Amino acid sequence: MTVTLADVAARAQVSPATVSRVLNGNYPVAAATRERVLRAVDDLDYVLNGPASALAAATSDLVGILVNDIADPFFGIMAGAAQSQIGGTQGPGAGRAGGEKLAIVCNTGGSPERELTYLTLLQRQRAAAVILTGGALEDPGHSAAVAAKLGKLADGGTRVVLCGRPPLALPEGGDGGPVAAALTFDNRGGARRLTEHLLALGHRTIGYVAGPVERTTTRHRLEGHREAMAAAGLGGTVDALTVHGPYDRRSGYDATLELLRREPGLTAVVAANDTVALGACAALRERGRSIPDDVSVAGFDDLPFSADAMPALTTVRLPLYEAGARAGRLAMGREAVPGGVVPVPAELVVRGSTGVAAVRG
Amino acid sequence: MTVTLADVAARAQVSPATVSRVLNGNYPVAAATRERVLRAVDDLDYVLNGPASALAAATSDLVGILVNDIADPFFGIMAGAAQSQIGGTQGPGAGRAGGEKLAIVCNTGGSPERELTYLTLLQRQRAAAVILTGGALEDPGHSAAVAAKLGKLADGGTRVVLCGRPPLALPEGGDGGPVAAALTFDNRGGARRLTEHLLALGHRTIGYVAGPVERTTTRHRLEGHREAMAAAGLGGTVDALTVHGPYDRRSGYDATLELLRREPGLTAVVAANDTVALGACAALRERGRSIPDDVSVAGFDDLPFSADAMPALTTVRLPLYEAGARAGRLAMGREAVPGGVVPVPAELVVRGSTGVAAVRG
DNA sequence: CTGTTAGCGCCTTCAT
DNA sequence: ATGAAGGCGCTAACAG
Repeated sequence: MTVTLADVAARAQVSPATVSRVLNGNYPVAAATRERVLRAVDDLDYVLNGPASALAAATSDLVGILVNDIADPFFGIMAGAAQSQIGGTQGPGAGRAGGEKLAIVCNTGGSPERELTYLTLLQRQRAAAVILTGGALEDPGHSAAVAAKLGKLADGGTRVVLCGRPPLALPEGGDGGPVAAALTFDNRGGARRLTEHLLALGHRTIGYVAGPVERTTTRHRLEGHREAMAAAGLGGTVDALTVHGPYDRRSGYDATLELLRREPGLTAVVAANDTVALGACAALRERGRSIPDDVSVAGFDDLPFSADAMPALTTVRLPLYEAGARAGRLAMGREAVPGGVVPVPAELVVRGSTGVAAVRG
Repeated sequence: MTVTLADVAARAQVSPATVSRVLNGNYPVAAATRERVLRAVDDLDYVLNGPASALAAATSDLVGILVNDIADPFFGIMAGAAQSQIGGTQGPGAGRAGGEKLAIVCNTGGSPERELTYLTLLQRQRAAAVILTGGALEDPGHSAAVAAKLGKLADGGTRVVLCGRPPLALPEGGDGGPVAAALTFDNRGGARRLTEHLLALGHRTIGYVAGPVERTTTRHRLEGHREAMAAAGLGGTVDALTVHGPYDRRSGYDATLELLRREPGLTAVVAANDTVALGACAALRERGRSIPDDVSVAGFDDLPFSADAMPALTTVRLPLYEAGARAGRLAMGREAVPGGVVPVPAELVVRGSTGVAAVRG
């Protein structure tokens, strides 16, 4: 029924082992023989049986990429970049080449259970590598579970790469632990510079729309903001002007309305990310505040649409594509990092949505 | 070294066959025995070997989702919705449940070669199902290659579902062919209604920023536009005011500048999708045209950010989430479609970016 | 450079 | 309801 390696071998008049060797390309085979085998493969329309191959070789060509929200370009950009370094790139003849890997992205939706489930599924598939993107939940129990899982994955030969997620807090204070490499975004520094920018423009009453609680990204960005405010002697006002919510437009809208209620004299709103910032803009406009004349607004990430908002969003640029691509290379073992940790810079991008603080009436 | 089924069997004092049966749950096992086995699984921290299982059973639990651009929310939303119906949803205990599938999204980047490569990789993995999302390339050679590949996948037991891609043109005029189900978006009808809306507002000189050539989505949307224009006796002007480009912001920007050059008296621009429309807005503003007073702009898809643009975008809403979820269910075989084809409606959404045509000076 | 020989870990009839 | 045994298709030592 389905054609196997043996069929190809028979047609090419060689042994199955030889066919395997030309297909995997990691062993010398005479050019003429290879030629014959390849022709037989084409004639028979043979397709390698992945599971059988994975079983025998005890490794598979799957690379998992975990994302919190696949509908969010923040993750889409990183995942796409990583995938570009991993699979489907070989051009003609691909599909049987040796280095060919299958990058698969798994959407956890931010749910800790699903994150663990996917990790198990990937472990079950004996994945060659796993890339975890974006912030992590800061629940001790879950962190421990993830760390344990990653440890097992690593033991099984799976390379683990973190992209935009802080290195694991290892209880036993060892080396990098199971993680081959971690790309850490400078969320704290970026957030600090962003708020400093606002302070320099004269803002003193600054609202902060934070991300979901107990997430590393949320905490780091908030800490950066707090640092800047504290340095300006405004540390005491932060808590009262901070509202938490998910990383979506709706959250920015709702939270901004709430901030306006708490402090009508607000002259600036800093959002957890660009999407949230857009929601904030909508709320402000609805309340008759013009941007940036009455209220300045800033986001984070510098997603593609941010430059197109009206006015264009002041934000902090994270090189998501570059980071994702690097993570992909790291996962493929095509690059190594001595220390294990790669800092990814965050750059302040000033655009039209922020301006000098309005004079308080 | 790594714990296997046999280890679990030994610890539970049963035969490997029994362990396999409780794990797969598709065979009666005494409650007490099952209990014992499950405990052994936990004690030993056993994880099923996916490849071995797939090899023996000749099926795998992988479901592939092909997308053209993972960084585009259009695809992210569909993929996320499909994935929500497929895997990682079982909650606690998941990871060994029977119905558990691993949804993996593969990013083709719109490249035909990569599309084929991924299809081969999926075939190699003996995927349980494959979902192809978004428009297809209209190259005869490639279409035939894809159709052939899908036929082989179907022969191998893989369920094939199309979401937002027209049903395959089958040369042999058979039934649905290898495709289990096809969700087809009403791109043509939606585009027609959109242009009719503009015509009703008095617009006569309408520029069209189309998507990449030779793509079904591009063609259908353009045809809908052309239909409406023709019905208004304006069919002759379409070609001269149509510019093609990729589905990104930059394309909308460049194409709009080009349209303005060709016809400075333009009163409306219809874009291939919302992202492109944003680029068109940027170009218009840069040229001093206000929206919608001088020029109306419309998009397509109704992505989340469209409601937040300034002014909010008039567009055509496609129920992407619902369609993706349905595709996921279809792929899981949890739902069947008699005819094989499911039409997905497209709804005109009028917002602030379109208004009555400016009086020509 | 190529063939031979064993498994890889699991599922699945067949018995019992 | 459970056990025994064969084989899924491929790879990886070893020989030669």
